[in-house]
Amino acid sequence: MDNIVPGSFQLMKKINTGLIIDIIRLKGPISRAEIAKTLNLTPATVTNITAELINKNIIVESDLGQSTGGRKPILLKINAESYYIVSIHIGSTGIRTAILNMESKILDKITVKTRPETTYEEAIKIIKESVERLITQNEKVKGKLLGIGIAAHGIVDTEKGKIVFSPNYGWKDKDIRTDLERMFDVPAFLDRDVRAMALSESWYGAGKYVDQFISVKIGYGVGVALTNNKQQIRGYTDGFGEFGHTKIAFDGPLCSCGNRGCIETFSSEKAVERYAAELGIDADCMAVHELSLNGDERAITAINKASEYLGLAIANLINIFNPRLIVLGGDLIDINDYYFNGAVESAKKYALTDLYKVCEIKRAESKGDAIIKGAAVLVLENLFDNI
Amino acid sequence: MDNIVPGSFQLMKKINTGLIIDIIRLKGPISRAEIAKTLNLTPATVTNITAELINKNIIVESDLGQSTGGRKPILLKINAESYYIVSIHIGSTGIRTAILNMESKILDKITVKTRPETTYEEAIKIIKESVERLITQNEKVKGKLLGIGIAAHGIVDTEKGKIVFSPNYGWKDKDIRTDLERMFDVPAFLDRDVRAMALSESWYGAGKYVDQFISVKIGYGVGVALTNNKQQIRGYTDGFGEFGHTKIAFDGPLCSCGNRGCIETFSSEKAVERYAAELGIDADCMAVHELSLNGDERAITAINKASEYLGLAIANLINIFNPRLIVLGGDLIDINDYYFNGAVESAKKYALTDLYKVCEIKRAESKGDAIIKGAAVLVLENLFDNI
DNA sequence: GCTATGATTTATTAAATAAATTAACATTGA
DNA sequence: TCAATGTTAATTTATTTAATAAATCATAGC
Repeated sequence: MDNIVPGSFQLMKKINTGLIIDIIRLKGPISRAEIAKTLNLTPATVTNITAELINKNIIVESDLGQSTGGRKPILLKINAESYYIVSIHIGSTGIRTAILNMESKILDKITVKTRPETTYEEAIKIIKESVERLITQNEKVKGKLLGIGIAAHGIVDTEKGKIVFSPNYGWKDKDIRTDLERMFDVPAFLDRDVRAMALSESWYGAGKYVDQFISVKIGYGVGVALTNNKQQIRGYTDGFGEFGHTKIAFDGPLCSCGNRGCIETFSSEKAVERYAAELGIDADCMAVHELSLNGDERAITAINKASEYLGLAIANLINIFNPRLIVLGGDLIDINDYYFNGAVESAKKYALTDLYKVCEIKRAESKGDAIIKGAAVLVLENLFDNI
Repeated sequence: MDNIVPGSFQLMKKINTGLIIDIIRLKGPISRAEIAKTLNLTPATVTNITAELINKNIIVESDLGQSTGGRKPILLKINAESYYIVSIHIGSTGIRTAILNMESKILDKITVKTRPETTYEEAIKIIKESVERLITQNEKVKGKLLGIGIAAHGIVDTEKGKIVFSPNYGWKDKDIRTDLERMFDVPAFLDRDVRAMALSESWYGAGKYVDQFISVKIGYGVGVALTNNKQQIRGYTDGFGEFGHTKIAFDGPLCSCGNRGCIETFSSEKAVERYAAELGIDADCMAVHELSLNGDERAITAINKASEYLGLAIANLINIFNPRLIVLGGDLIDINDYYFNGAVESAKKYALTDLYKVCEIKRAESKGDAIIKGAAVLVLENLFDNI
């Protein structure tokens, strides 16, 4: 309840500027007249605000639109190449680094595999080399770097920009924001992977025109995000979404959290590997996926089993949140139909009918790139919020 | 994404008016100068807005405060007796009707028992007679009725003001808002019981100074509400919070929803009755409660068992939402310590430690009156939103 | 009397709306 | 074919709203 922002002229302008940027992002190229109509603003106000945005290089005038019996509309769009963003995804099996433009289009990217033993210092070195190579390979980026967006799995402290705990590598309390800001001399922003995914869907994917939706990221863990009016719901200590540790059984395999019955142990990629192992397949998740594609019955059974539980977990989300949309993301979900379809079917079975039938369940639109694009949005969000 | 409200002078004023009313509600009696300081508004703005509110009879000048070396501050407070509100709670075992003032203080109330066979028409008759008696008994209310707030269990359509489905009575699609508006010729507002409870806590209880909190109402069913910046999160079709039908087991007793494993079947008052029956006690929940107070071991065991599962369910909420506060309400929670304490203990056991330790779990402050007070807030909210 | 605090008044300012104006077209009819 | 007319888009100018800033009035303590 601190930081009270009362109504003021600045707030008024900020609201309208935000709305105008949003509509240009979502529906651009678009004319000033149409902006005015859809936002219930006067043409004069739109002219004034767009003039400032053009001045600040955020948007540009592009082509002329079709006339419908009068002057041709001048279409406005985001100035995609005014600045560039470096985006980093620290996943459990690799670090992906990319350069994106202002529309979060990926210009170039590098993926480096990691091992569970990879230290934080090694990871920083990987990032440094990747970014330097990307900048060298893309001349036009030089001197036009707007900022760095970082998405990491595990627990992060968004405000302080620290990785609190990274389960796959065992890193604790790493001040990655400061490290990268010093390295590249631009502002950096950190959030957890599932929230980056949610942001990407909210800005560019299925969540574009939806007030409220749920994102679920299934990897070795299972995390969720709730996006409400383009805002992430964060909880009290930034810990919203530890869905993988909610219980769907009174016993079960021991979870990393020390308890039993966690969703994570029944339905994650880790669970797929366990089920496969029980059936005699000693392989990682991607290998099980390959086998399932080749018709290996044991692999299919393992994946189906995990997807059944995942569906039950999704049903729980539907019953709690009554969402209009659930977006699923993660390596296996992205590419394996047994897993995705199985989960959807199972969700139908366990959710309340009235709530299930109004809820769309989709894959993340940009699939493997969703998180990297979302990390870029972390930077854009900050820019657009502070105009 | 319709109904876009751009920044405008009206919005600016509405924001500030809302902030000022809120602060007078929360911290009143309070002087204009202090309002200005806490809200970062200029004294002149506060003078202007408070003048209008005084003019509209929403607030009044009360006593003079202590001087700290200058002119004595004129304290402002809500005009508690300017209007009155009728509040109705349709619970599973009775209908409670009350008259409240503008501070949601209950002036008078009537409770009428119901049976599962009670028809909607009978219920409306009960309400009619109760309200008429309340008005007769409280002369000053005459002609000063602001509106009617209705809280009902089951599924409601807030926008249309309809009871969609009332599981305990079997009512379907009853247009209670229209019925009551015609009967008393004032506006009526409907919401589900747990949201009324959440509103009450948000305005007058533990949620007063908290940005975000969870409310859980345990009766024959289990519902939750998420309050975010004084706003209820409603989901897509107003169905947020069907927590009682989330699964915590792969089997279990058949639930009213047609599935097995629902929280409701393990931890609600209905579950307490079932566990008691299994131990040879054939009694309703309140009777089991009485027995437990008299030291009946079987009753205590039954309650403890339900509370253990309830705690697991609460742990799931903690893991998902990372709340700062969870408010528990419902007949048995209100009065039975085995149930409440057992649930808190069990939540500690099953929740992630980092998230549990920042979360307070409390009983609803106004206990049995929480819902009736919250129903009044439905009316107040509408008034304060439309000044 | 002086100084500090609370509340109000008056003047100013920011940023919206309203209305008029300019720009650039399409349509129509002689 | 092209001038007249009507439309739509964008901008300019005047006005309005509701904020802030600064001065003033009202009380108080010392």
